[in-house]
Amino acid sequence: MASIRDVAKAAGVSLGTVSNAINRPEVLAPLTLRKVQKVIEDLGFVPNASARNLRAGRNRVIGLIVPDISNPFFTALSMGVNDAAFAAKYVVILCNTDESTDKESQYLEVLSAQNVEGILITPARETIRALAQVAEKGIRLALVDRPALGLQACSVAVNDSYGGSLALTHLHELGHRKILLLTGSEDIPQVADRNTGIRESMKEISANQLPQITELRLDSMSASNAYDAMMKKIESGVDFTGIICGNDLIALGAIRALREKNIAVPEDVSVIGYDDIDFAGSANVPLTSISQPAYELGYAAAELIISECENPERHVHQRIEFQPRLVVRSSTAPTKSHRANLRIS
Amino acid sequence: MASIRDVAKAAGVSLGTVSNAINRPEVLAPLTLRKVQKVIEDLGFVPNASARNLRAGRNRVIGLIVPDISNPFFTALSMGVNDAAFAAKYVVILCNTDESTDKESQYLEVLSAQNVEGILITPARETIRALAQVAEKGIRLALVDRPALGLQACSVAVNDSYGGSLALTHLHELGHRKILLLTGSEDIPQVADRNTGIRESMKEISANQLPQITELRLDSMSASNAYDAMMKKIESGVDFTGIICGNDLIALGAIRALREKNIAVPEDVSVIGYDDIDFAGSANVPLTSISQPAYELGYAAAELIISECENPERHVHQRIEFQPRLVVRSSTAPTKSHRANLRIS
DNA sequence: GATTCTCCTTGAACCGTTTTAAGCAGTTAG
DNA sequence: CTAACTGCTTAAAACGGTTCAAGGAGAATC
Repeated sequence: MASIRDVAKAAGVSLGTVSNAINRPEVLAPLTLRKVQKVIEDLGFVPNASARNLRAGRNRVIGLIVPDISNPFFTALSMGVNDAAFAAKYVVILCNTDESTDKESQYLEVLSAQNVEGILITPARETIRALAQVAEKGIRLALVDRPALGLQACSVAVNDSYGGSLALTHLHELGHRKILLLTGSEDIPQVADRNTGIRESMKEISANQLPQITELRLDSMSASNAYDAMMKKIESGVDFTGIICGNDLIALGAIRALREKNIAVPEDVSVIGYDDIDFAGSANVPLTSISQPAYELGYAAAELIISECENPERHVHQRIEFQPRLVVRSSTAPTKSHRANLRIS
Repeated sequence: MASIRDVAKAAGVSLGTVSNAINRPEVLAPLTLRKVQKVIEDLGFVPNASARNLRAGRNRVIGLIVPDISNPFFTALSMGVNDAAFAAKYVVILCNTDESTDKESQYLEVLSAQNVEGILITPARETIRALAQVAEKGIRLALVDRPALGLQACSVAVNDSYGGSLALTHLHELGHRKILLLTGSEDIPQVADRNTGIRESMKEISANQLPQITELRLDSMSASNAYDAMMKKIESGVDFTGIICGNDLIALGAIRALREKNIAVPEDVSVIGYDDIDFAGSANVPLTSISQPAYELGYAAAELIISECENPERHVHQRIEFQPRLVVRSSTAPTKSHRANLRIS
């Protein structure tokens, strides 16, 4: 592979001139510039990124650490990150932790050894300590899909508590008073926050209308897991008219179980998902869901960290919060008694 | 950030000794080794990857270029790549081209500027030329989900032609004689190969049983697009009893359209998908599909390129071909006349 | 004609590692 | 007692760029 020295020799100029031709073409005499560029072209010269980074302390690489890339939400998020990075001529190293904090800290180490300029992370748990350590080493951090509470860093998040509240309020307004909460472990911050939102909005409801909530925790938030759990639940009795699901995959799994047991959705039971993944609208029963701007989340986060890299001294940490949005489709409907009430009034 | 010099000074040894402590601990006196390791620990020293790479010519980074990471097939594939890389202490830069050959060649350039040790790519089209250019620059290449025809490189692929043949044979054996092919552009090599496989297996069928095939090309292989196309198709008449879809998302979209028009799946029309994505089994009508080992594909490809990086001189290019597998679920069934025939015989 | 200014170009230092030949102190062999 | 060897450690030379102070050649000013 050709080095900058080869180019200099072939063009009959000095090292520095070639470097200038690449990085600050405006300081060169047009003639020299063209001469050097031609040689670069002819030799197919590509500057060595390591050497460049070593000297300049920059390498246009950022890291992205997510708990589960196969979850469409994170896939969309990562596309946002990728696109923003691409636009700024950055490149992203994708790290998937399978929700393991072990892998998370290993990746954190690998990324810091790689000297990435910044790290975007959706922590699997509230592991502020490990993050603080990384931040101390001088690596720029930004949190995605989590607020940077107690951390000196940028963050881009969705108001999860509000999302939970949206879901509950929707079902409540449709007359549902017995609600099943089909969700993941409370260890997952997003899950915990949504539950908080649900509890909060319960306080706004007058006592005689207060819904009764049953919780069912899944250890993995997948469709098949939700299907199994739901089948069991139904067999032990259907004491609910509405289900709030931790994500859309859970909702789809639950709906399949319901249909198999001849429980109609939404006539007998309403189901609301979370995330509004691409496929939600094309499902057999188009899914009512809480939409999160996953792509925008990723895009904004990447822009934030890149701007910090480009302009460290002028940068001030920001917290961006997106609002989730209720998307009503066909999987939720008023309860029978509610419809009757409406007819009377 | 601490450098190797700081460590050397603090430990009272020379630069080289610290380097040896990191890379060849066995050459040091145990006492010295422990002393240096302690200082490294205390200072939280992490070797600078750029400097290391500059000197050693290696950086433990590989690139992965895929046409559409939001397609669950490629998500699974990329997880395989990531896991294999992680196991070998490599790191992967993920590039998503949105099926654009433009973006593809831009990413190729970026990756070569980043000096990655190898590139894993699923070319969007048959762009052997651009790839050959990259290979000439001395960057190791491997093709994923495509055979490396005419290219000096490793490849890991699935026998797409056989996959197409599996789908057709399955429907044919169930008695289907009028088949709709609902697929993407023939520009996509995988699509073209599967169609070839379908044509090939037609030759094996005796003339009086020869199915009649109608093709319907979608410009985007998404569920919603398939739904729209299918609605239109149904309105202009249902002259088929079986549908072979380009992927599972298309199949799900098609099934939704069919159900909406009160055409029962699989009683009236059988539908077969492709890819066997995670969700295929949990769909409302569990999908018959052609399963491709996406994760394994990625894992094998990463292992291949990493072994080439670790041992360039001893490496010989390989072509690995996985075989697709028919997974029969509930979306396909014998035609009515076929069932009648079976009853007679 | 000397001085200052501009505009380009150059040479050298430096970034943080790895690697290699050379050095040094003890040991063993002759 | 010298020579060869062993086992560690060290100093210095890369690796391929960026950057910056300094230099040189013309043009403009006095």
